[in-house]
Amino acid sequence: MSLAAIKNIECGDCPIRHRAVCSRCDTDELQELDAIKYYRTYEAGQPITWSGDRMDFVGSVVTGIATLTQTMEDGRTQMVGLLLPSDFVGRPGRDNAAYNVVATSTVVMCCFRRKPFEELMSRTPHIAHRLLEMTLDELDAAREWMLVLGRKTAREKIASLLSILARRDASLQASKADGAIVFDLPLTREAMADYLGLTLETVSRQMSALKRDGVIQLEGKRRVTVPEMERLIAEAGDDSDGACLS
Amino acid sequence: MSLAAIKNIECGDCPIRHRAVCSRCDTDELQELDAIKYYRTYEAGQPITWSGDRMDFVGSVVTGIATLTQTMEDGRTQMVGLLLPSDFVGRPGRDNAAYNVVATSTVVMCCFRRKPFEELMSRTPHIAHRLLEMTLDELDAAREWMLVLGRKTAREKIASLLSILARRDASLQASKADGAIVFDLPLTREAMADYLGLTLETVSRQMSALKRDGVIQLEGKRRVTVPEMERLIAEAGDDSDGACLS
DNA sequence: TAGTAGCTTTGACGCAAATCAAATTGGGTG
DNA sequence: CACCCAATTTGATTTGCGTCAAAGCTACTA
Repeated sequence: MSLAAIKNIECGDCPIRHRAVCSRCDTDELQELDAIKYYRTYEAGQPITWSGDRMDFVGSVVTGIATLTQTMEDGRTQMVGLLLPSDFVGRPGRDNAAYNVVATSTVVMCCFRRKPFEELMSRTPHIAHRLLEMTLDELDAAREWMLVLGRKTAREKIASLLSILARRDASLQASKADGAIVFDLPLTREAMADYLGLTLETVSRQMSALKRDGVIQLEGKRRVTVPEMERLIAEAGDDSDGACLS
Repeated sequence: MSLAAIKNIECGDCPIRHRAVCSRCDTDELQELDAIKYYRTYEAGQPITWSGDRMDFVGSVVTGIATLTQTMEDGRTQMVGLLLPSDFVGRPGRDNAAYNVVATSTVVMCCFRRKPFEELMSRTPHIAHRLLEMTLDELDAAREWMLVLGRKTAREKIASLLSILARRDASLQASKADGAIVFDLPLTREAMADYLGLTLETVSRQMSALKRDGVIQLEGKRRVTVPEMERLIAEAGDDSDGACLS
């Protein structure tokens, strides 16, 4: 897939438009953005940024999935974000990456050189506004997730994650026959465990339990069918209506 | 304490200046802010906002401490933020509160009516910029906390919380003789438990254990002395250098 | 001064999830 | 096709934290 194709299929002239950062930019501003942007592809498993390293770009995911993780010295790791197409990476004004960002599938990033981006942002109020909205959404998602990490049981944690992934796929692909939702897990059991603050064995056991109880069906390891979304949401502990993660 | 006193002592002409949201505002803009702001006092235990309720202001804490919590239907609650003086409350563009915000001590808030504030913000780029920075800081704090909730042991959780509180007090009050830091816990054992994803009994037990092991000293229930900050940080699991919470 | 109520501590016990260990599956490769 | 390796599942055992229960502090009130 050529970058031109990506541009046309995924992004229009400005990939960041995924979440409309520059949907209100005028032609001049778009040209400025184009002048400082470039595409980069990362293979599955490859790091995009490493915590502490210098980071001279910001950008957004065009295709693929990446994870945001924090680690302790002894190796314990906690995922703190799941980056899907259109999600923003990097922090304007910050020189060094604060997290490990790793591609879990082949990822195409649309990057902007950081300094010129910051400068453009300071001249272009609606970019800052949009970035503020996106950041507030991420903050809500992070806080929602704190409830999952701090107070839910293993089964509820799994159901919460599946519920979020199912909801996302349902809205994206509308791949539902009657009321059932089918989607592919974008994460290994270990990555799920890192997200949920569990061990991979516990994740596996709870997946088996949900399958045994008919809440989900599994074809192979990755393809999940949710016959009744309501049932899954109930298993998740039914906190409000489940904010999206990001 | 009169509001005039608060203005002079705590805020200058614009209380939000605590975190310099409008430090770059010109005189006209400050006057506009003054025109839409008001002070309000909440007693300990009193709710400031309730999740789902309409919220027609944003604002910042001037004095006192408030907590941000999420709850499940069965009553399980998770604290997702601790609001200290200068912290911002509310989300521009959102009609209904997403969290329960409760005063844990007497709290004075400086509020701005939401609609005019949003309108002012859209005309005043540096307010949006500052708000973006503050939100990014909160997001970092939330993600740091996800590691605590997901991967740390009870003892490490307590040490992490104490370490953050001690660090904050150390920078605020410089109340250290030689290397020791002394501060008052602003939270009950139950509130600590809600923050850490533990029960209050476990919090109590771990506090006792840290005391027994000489990591901390306690006078009464609330006053804590940390003889060696390094030791406490080591107990916390020593992830990087401990980001601030907010 | 005694009484009460909220917060805190401590103890005994049980359970959910971690740990340790092995077996099974399945996709990719020579 | 047979092999290999990584991912996953399943089982046995341990353990950290939750649950239930009771008692101790401290501050406030009558």
